[in-house]
Amino acid sequence: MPETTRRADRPAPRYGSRPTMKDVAARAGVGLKTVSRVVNGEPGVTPETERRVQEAIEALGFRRNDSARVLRKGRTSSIGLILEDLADPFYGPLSRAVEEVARAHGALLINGSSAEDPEREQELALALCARRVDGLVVIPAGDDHRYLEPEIKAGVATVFVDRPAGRITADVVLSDNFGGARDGVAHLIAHGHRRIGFIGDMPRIHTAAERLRGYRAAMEDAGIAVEDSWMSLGATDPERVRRAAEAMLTGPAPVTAIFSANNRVTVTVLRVLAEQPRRVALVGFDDIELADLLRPGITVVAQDAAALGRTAAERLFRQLDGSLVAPERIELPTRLITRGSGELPPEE
Amino acid sequence: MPETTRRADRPAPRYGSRPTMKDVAARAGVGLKTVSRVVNGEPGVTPETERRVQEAIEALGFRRNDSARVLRKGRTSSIGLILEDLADPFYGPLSRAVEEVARAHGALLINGSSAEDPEREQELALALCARRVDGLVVIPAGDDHRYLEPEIKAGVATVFVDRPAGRITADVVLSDNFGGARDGVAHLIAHGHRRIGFIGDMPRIHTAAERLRGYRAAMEDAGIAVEDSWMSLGATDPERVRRAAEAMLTGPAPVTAIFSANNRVTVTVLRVLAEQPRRVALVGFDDIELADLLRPGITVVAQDAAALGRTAAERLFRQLDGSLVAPERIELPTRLITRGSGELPPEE
DNA sequence: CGCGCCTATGACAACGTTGTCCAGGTTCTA
DNA sequence: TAGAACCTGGACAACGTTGTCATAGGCGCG
Repeated sequence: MPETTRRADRPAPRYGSRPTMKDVAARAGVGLKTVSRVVNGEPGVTPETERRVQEAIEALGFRRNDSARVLRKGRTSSIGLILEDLADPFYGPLSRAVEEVARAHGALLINGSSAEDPEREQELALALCARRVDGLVVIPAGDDHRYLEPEIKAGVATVFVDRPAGRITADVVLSDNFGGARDGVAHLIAHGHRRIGFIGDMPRIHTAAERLRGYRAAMEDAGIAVEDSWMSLGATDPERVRRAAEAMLTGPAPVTAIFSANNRVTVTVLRVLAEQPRRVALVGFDDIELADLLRPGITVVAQDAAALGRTAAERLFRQLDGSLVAPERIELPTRLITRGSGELPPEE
Repeated sequence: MPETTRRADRPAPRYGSRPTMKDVAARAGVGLKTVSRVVNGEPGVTPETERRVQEAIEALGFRRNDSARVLRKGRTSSIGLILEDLADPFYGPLSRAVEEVARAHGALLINGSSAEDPEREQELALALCARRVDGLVVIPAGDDHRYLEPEIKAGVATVFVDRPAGRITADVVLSDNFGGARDGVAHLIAHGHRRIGFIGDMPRIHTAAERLRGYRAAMEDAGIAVEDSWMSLGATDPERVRRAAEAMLTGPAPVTAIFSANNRVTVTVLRVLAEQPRRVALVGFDDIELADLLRPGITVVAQDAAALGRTAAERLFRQLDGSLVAPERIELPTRLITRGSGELPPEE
């Protein structure tokens, strides 16, 4: 067995190199395929042979090279998640939920933050496709996803979350943004408010547009004519939100209540309201940690980020099972949680 | 050119298959390597040839298979991050910071949550190594990382964050948990407190142990004998923390101040304190969103999660550059932010 | 006792890419 | 004008794994 001997007598692998199945096979004095069988738990290996192989694996510190495996098998057992910003408390739980589902299916999760930049979203998505992720969960930043068409055709499972896909048909899991916002605003109206402000994100973002639509619907249902100065749509950086809030709280007919259309906006609005002499009612979209400990507690329209992620991921894996056919649009309900700030009466 | 013709006349690839460089080459009527050159922007291709290749790529929807590339090149341009729970607001920014650094180096980030389970941490780490990530940023759950030795030897760059590695030497980036806790507790003492409670995580977690050590040091510096009933160490689920807090707030000599040793604990302690008739001072480790809006504002010892992540990731890539030799232990300072809750006087 | 079948094992090709090396053609120089 | 230097492009092997198929024993049965 000169081949085996030569191999076994080799100097230790240099720093940076790794043993392969071939090395293990040589050391154990068996064939390459037998090692593969042991590593993959395939049947047809004598316990004695298996022991020898295991020993060699142990001794060499062998670890299967999944790149080669992927190349051969075509499946990577990994999925990609593209979201806006992992540092946003809304996306942490969502990401975690996706990860849990992936884990249950033996897959790893690759995260990417688009920073709300459509180009970066596309770049990320295509990079993930080049890695041959089995599927993609996308919280879209852009509104044109035709660039994904070849990928989807090639078999990359795709689910959009939080916002719908643009210009392609695909599975989508959303919160009921319209209904939630409408209920939240209606709640303010029910407590006597008529001059209600709306501060939201850029209208090109689907959730922002839907929530605005909900606001308008609630106002219309109550027969209230909305004034332009009550609405502010744009970036949600603290400076802009602060200016917007201050503007609608002053002037000839200031608002008596504000509907803030996402968690980042709510936080800034809270800071502004804390400085105001009069009590202004507030309902926020998205729940916020500690919202119950503030005085008054913050009334919110809560969406279940984890459920969004879980639902999307499960759907993704059902696509991969092949047990799914037509793309669907799933809408998860929101929940109004009253804690005080939304029940304050109007105060001039 | 019969070969080219045969290829080009093929039926459209079936669903799930993908064009390869070979297909592109056939369609463009050039050699395989020429396509590779175009795809990688290598020199030595006529503009005219390049145009033809680009056209074929476009027409076929070709995307390079990175698995094959990785197999050939040995580098995956991806790094792994293992943390405890992505849904924890402390880890979101940390993960995001790591991602930004990775992105700057053209690498993708694969996240995994260990759920504070050492086995799961190991399982994840080894799975990532099997994928041949170039490096690993680990927030350890376990205290024995010898399982990583072969990987590190094989060239996987490794940096530990937030908690040190166990039983191996490796780069570590930490917050000054000891100093931060000591300062926080000293702050309470400076405001007249002597019976100060400490509620922290399981002492097997390094940060928890260090913060406890800081508490003890501050108390000893002030000549205060600590009573066992003032300290609670264990899981940080709300139920346990609540019981612990309630216990130290009642009895013959209740504490007049509490030092809560992480963000999760702080949140629960706040809820308990809100129900108490008397004012109890509080300093928390970790900053908390909205801490400034509560009345009183919450005084905290803040650590910079993003800086931790950034520092660790930068160090990782310097390992990969080869510009690093000896493992180092880096400690980042914490910052005491006074907002009111830590400045309350003792109240019997 | 011989035949066929079953089991354990190994040889070999293939996955899609990149690095090496060589061939053929063009341009410049002596 | 011949030869050298250069430039473009392609053939081929290799990366480490898995699927296919072949082979060599061992065993039961007629």
